[in-house]
Amino acid sequence: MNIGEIAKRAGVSRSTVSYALSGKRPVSNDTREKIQRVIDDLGYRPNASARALANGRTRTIGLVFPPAGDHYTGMQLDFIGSVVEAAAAYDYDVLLSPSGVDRDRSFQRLLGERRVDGAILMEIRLQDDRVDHLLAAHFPAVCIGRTAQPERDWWVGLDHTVLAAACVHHLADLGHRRVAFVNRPERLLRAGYESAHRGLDGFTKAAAERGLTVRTYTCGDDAPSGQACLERILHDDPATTALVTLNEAALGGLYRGLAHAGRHVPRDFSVTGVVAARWAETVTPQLTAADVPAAQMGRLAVELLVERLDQPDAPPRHQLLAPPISLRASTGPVGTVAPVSAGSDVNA
Amino acid sequence: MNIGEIAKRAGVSRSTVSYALSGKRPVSNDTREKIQRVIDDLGYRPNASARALANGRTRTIGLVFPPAGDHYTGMQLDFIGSVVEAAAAYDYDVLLSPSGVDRDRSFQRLLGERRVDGAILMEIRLQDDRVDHLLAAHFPAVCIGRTAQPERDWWVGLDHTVLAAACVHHLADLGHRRVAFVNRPERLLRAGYESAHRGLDGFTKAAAERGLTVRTYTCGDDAPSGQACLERILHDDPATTALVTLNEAALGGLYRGLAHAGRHVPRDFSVTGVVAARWAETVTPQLTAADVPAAQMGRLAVELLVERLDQPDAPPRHQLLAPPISLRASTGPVGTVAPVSAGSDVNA
DNA sequence: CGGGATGGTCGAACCGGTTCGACAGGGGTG
DNA sequence: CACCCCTGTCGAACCGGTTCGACCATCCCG
Repeated sequence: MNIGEIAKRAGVSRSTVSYALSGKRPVSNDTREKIQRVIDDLGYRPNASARALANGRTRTIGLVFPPAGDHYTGMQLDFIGSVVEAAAAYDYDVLLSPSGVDRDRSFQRLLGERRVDGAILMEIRLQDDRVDHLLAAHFPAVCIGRTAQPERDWWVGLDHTVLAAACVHHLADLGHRRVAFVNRPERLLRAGYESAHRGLDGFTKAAAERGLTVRTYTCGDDAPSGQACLERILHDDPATTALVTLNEAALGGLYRGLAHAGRHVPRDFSVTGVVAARWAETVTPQLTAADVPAAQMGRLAVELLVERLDQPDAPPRHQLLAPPISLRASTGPVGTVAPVSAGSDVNA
Repeated sequence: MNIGEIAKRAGVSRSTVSYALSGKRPVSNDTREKIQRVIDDLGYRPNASARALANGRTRTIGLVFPPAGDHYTGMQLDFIGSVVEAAAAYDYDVLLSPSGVDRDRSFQRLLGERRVDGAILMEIRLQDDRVDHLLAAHFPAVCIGRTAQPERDWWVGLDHTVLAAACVHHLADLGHRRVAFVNRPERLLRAGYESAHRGLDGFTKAAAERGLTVRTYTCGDDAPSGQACLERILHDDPATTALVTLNEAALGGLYRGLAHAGRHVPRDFSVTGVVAARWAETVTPQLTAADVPAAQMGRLAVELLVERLDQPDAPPRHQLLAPPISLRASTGPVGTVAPVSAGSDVNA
């Protein structure tokens, strides 16, 4: 069922069918209706590859996955979902590209083979060769996150510096003096992940400003690592009374570590950080945190990309978000007495 | 940089370049090397749309998203990640299609416009018109989950009946007599979600077999709903001592509800269910559960689909998995005394 | 009433690959 | 030596759309 078939049955030429469909040239009512009837009868839909070949637009955007690869956090899930939905609203499909496995190969697929009109990158690093590469190739891309040269690029990002600082101030206001910072995994920090770096930065500076005693940690993206990390924290400085985490996936483990150590949240120990709302609400007590507006960010990224695709030479645009801290139940004033060493409510 | 350009610079015809690349006809070593040099110099990559148009294969598979839409569970994330990676290994891209928003439209995009060679469907319902539709169209598809007529289709699925029954037996063996079942949301059950139905079935039958007193509930896919659900459970029958859940996203809320009610897990109350390992490990105490092998299922689905694409007329194949229960820390023998009405460790 | 817009349609070229048939030349076989 | 087969290459057709230029009617305006 190709356009030629439709043309034949409607008794017109192929170009007339095309114009009837696209509206790029006038077509009389009679013929348009005749064509439409045939199309409806046969359930005809124009072939996407042929169309893409002819006009150079695939109406597909590439969503480039984390270079991390081994697994995904809940935040990433929210990004993916919102990007897909926003793209659908603009009549774009989304092609997933795992930049983790074999970056060059999948980039070649996306760009070299022209599978997509533009790309959205996740998990940006401060020095990100993927971004440099796309920039050099003048390929339309939007980052979720900022590189170290944010002016060059199109992006939507979270102000992790401000967010981490806000967490520090919140804790300092509650009287906490010894605070730990739980970052993403060592490997990602080394690789230059922007959220990990800027978050650490914001934390460190704000803590210095408030004269806090701090220790910073990296922690694997899973619950067992979180638990282990918490044990290290209390081992290194048992007088720690609060922590700030950027590590969503470790959150459950951190809580477990606290429970095992007999520290009650928030009575003996306060926890806060930067986490998507959905995950902040799954732990008990619910996490007081700067909620990552993942859905909004995905939508914004698509909007920027579509805008860029529509006018290829527009100057870079960006959007920096800094959501406020949502007060829930995991932080409180520092206790006046030293924390008890073990609660009654601990598992064996 | 198209194939004609390469041909010109290498001093051969376009078809020779094509054959040098595909190997479908012999090409002399000399010319092959000459061509390869030009290709390397120019960084040429064949255009995917043109190729797809010419040979009818897009080398893309569609991943059809839940009809549920409003948000995604962790299990789905694992499916997506593993499907993308497995597909990459077979040199396929993955196109995401939100069947939730406007099912017909996105199906038309995938199938009618020939954007993909085949599809993987998630969140199958017992009567699933998407599956019927694909079957009628002879479109190569593989389901993650089973319809009510599993013989017709290609699928990889979890034996929720057996899994739910295993949970019941596990609890019964520990002496529990009054058990609640926490299912996916009402809406999904009504829509005929297979996991919800077969899970409920397995639970009910096994409970009858063991002579247990049970109540079954549906519960929204989020923590607050889980908490509310647990309150209902204890309100309806305060003597309940255990629950089985299929609802991963509600898990955190169920735990919170228990904590608020002063029921200690697993001393006063046992919790088990069917949940992906990663999420079973984030709660404290860690959940004893039948671990959903999401990564393996995604990989298997891709393998089946690739097989089906390679030989279009093969008879349906399927794979039914029933992972064993992983013993962690959330279940235990039923207490000999009635549970205390409130603990000392509850938040205000 | 002549001439220039305007509306409506067609044929042909093009996008960038793949593939088929044809053919030239060399080597082996009867 | 005639024949055939195989290797290596080319030109042309094709996949299914879009778009440009040309053409013929009308219609409006001066």
